This record gives sequence, structure tokens and C-alpha cells, in this order.
Amino acid sequence: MAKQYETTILDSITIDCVIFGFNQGALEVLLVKHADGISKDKWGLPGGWIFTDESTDAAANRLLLELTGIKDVYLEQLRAFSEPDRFPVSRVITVGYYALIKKQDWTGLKPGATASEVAWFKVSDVETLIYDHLHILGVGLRRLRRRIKQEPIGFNLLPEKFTLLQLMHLYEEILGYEMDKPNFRRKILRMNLLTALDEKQKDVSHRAATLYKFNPETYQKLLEKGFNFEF
Amino acid sequence: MAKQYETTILDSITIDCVIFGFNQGALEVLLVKHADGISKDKWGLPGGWIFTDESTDAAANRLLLELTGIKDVYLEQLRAFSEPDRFPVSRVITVGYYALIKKQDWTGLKPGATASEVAWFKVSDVETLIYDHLHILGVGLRRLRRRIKQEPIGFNLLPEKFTLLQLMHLYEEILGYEMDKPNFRRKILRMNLLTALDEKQKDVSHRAATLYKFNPETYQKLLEKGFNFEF
DNA sequence: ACAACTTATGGTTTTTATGACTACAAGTAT
DNA sequence: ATACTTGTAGTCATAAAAACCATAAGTTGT
Repeated sequence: MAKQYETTILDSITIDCVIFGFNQGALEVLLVKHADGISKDKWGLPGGWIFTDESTDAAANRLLLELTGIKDVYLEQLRAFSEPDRFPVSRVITVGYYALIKKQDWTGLKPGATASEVAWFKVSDVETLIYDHLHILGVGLRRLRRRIKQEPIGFNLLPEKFTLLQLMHLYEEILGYEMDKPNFRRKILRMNLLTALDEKQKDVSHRAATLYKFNPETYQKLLEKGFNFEF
Repeated sequence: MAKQYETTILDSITIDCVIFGFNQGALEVLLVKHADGISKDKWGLPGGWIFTDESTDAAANRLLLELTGIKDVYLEQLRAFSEPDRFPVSRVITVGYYALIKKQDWTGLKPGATASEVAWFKVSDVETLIYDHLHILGVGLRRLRRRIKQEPIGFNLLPEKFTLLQLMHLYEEILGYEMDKPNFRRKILRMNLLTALDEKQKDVSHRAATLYKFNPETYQKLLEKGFNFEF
């Protein structure tokens, strides 16, 4: 039935993505500036329409690629946002997603067809966005805060190789409070989630820290089982 | 704009609700038997269409009332379910909700206009449901399992006054493993979530247990802050 | 070369939570 | 009165967490 409308679009449902990155100790979000339409020149979350024959998961992945060139990243649905007046033109429900990306893997971001600019913003600096996108960002942030305490997803925001202090700073930034270095070390190492590499930090003006990568097997196990990461 | 279509319905989005209850130590779910349409005489989750001028939250509450007579209960969105072939007739995305109800408060459930029957089923007995409703039930169950460890929502399934053992059995049933009575007592009492009443169990053929109610203030605080309920 | 500084990393101590288990209390049924 | 059932209190060993202190391993400036 639906198959004959391969390029047809559902007219009352959209996708919007909260894309998180981490850079120099700050949590950032990727925004696009609309090239035209009623929101021309305003910043919002990257998003778009859903084809009749694709799931929202598929649409979110496709849109991410189209709008920013990003693919194969951690992507999870937040929920549907459905206030009747959330979109001024017509009644549109949007399905929110959030993604975690290793920012340094995606340097040359290019705005898609409907955007004139793509850029990273510190989450703490974002004050206004179109429609209910600020609300969606807030829900994404709360979800991230909650998830990071229960699943080892934080690594999706860091480079392949990282130091324990970088990881700790990531947690501190997302959760909003400071931690104790030695205690953090002990706790995270005891989970067997990290593998120490035979390699050290470079170009730092102090003692170089050991680099770690996460252990995919334990990672997978902890993803399923969950853990508790109360600091 | 949308206001002029007060009774108009969105044609590609529906709501489906997983309604949990707890009875005699077993977790149950409320199902309806469709009165007509392609699923006539088959069991599924209660659900329906969304009016153009209401949010999905409002629609879920309205449908719950219409289909079962239930209102003012714990209700939370699960997420959107959007596989293109999930609904055989047309392309419809559904927004899943789950509700927790104090079963004994709602005895005379009446099927709504589109249902011929409403009934409770033990979750463990449900084997087939229409469309992707079994999948939605599964997601609801996982969400409940996860939530109950982090927020004090379990109380929404129990009567106002309950014993510690009833509460423990609720946890055991939902989480699927047994717990130690004295340890459970200690842990739950230490959270200050419960207030002991000046009242005991009645009509039991053994020593009567103290009845408790939950403390709304601590409840509220823990809802916001979360807690960790690892047994 | 040496001091001053910065971050990394290893320990210690105290407190607190948890799990496993024992024991007794307070009722009911026979 | 005794056995039985469930409620409730307490003990003890272990593990984890929080708050520290101390030292190691480098860099930078003089």
C-alpha cells in the first residue's frame, strides 16, 4: 500500500534531532540556521519530514546525514512532542531524537539544502530557538544526564583514546558538579570498562596521563545490564 | 488555524496505552477486545485517534477515560512507534503511553464505544496482540522495570494503605527476583518515603502487619531527584 | 641544575550501605 | 498449650564510598 509512495512525505509528523558534542570541557549542541520559510535566519534543531515508507529511526538517521553529513552515531528517540500550537503553520507533531557524537570526527560540517549554516553552540549559551526546540533540547539534556549515570554512553562523546581526567570532566560538565580524581579513577577502573593503552598523552605541559579506550565487550554487557554511576 | 477543526482527527497518528495494575502478587495489563474493523474480536491495547487541537498527553487521558472510565492516574509517554508496516491498513504512527493504576479503585470497567470487552490479563500470560501491541507492551514493561528502580512510582499500583510485604512483593514481581524481608524493610524505611499509620492489617490469619502510606513530600522530592533502588 | 608548578596516580582512614542470617514477637489455627 | 505463620528487630562480615594525604613524573622558568 504505502510502497507506491516511496518519496511521499507524511504531512503532520516531523523529526528533530538534539546532537550533542563535547569540546574543551563544554557540552555543545549542533544547530542549523534555516535558509528559508517562516523561520528564515533563525536557529533551530536539525530536522525534517518523514517518508511514507521509513520508520522514524530511519528518518532521523537519514536527516542527520542530509543535514550535517553525520552518520553511524549513537542515536536514540526522546519522545513525541505534540502541543497543538507548537508549530505555527499547521498541526505537526515532532518526534525528538538525541545523538552523541565524537565531535573531532566530523570537522567539515556542511549545511544541507534547507539550511544556510550549521554550527556548534555551548548548551549553556543557547537561549532561544524556533518553535518548541528549546524545550526539546531540555528534554534531551535531562535524558542525557539520566542515561549517563546508568549506561556507559558517555564514551560516544569522547575520542577513541582519552585520559581519565577527560572522562571525569565530561561527567562533571554533564552532571553539573565536581568530583574527586582518585575516587573517580578507582570507581571507573573497577568496572572493567576501560583498557589502558600503551600510550601517553602528547604535547602537554605536565606529566602525561595514560590513554584509555573503552572495552567493547564490557561496554556491551553494561549497556544491557545497566550500571550505577553515582558520584 | 487548527482551532476551526475542533473535532477533526489527525489521520496518521494514534495513541496506545499500556495500563498496568497489580493484583494478588501479579502484574496485570488492561486490554480491550475490538468490536469491529479489521481486528474485530481480537485483543489489543486501548487506543485511538488524536483530535487536531489536543496534545498526545491530552488524547491519552481522554482515551483512557472513554475506553475504560479511568482518569487521574499516573500516565507517561513511552515513545513513538513508527515501523512503516506496523498497521496493515495505512501508514500510521502510534504514540505509546503507559499508566499505573490502583486496580481496586476501578472495579466496574466498561468497554467504550469501539470495544466489546475490557479485561485484565496477567502480563506473563499475554502472548499475542494485534499489530505491534505486544512490542509496545514489552517496551512499557522495560520502562516500568527501569523506572521503578529510580523513582518511587511503584506506589501508584498499590492501595493507599499497604504493608511492607505487599510493597516488596510488588518489587519482586516487577523485577523478577526475590528479596530479603528484613533488608527490604531497612532500606525502604531509611529513605523516609513511608509513613507508618496507626493501623494494622485486618482479617489475616497471622500477626497483622503495620499499614503504611507514602509520604507525598519525600515522594515529590525523590521524583525530581531520583533514587537508587538496587536490591 | 634546581626550584616551582602542574597534573597523574597510589594509598589510608572513616563512614556507610549491603547481604546473609539469627532470633524473637505477635498473632492464628488445632 | 503447641505448632505454625508472618512481622519486626538486631548482628556481623563484607564491600563500597567519601574525604583525604602523599608522592610520582613530568614541564617551565631562572
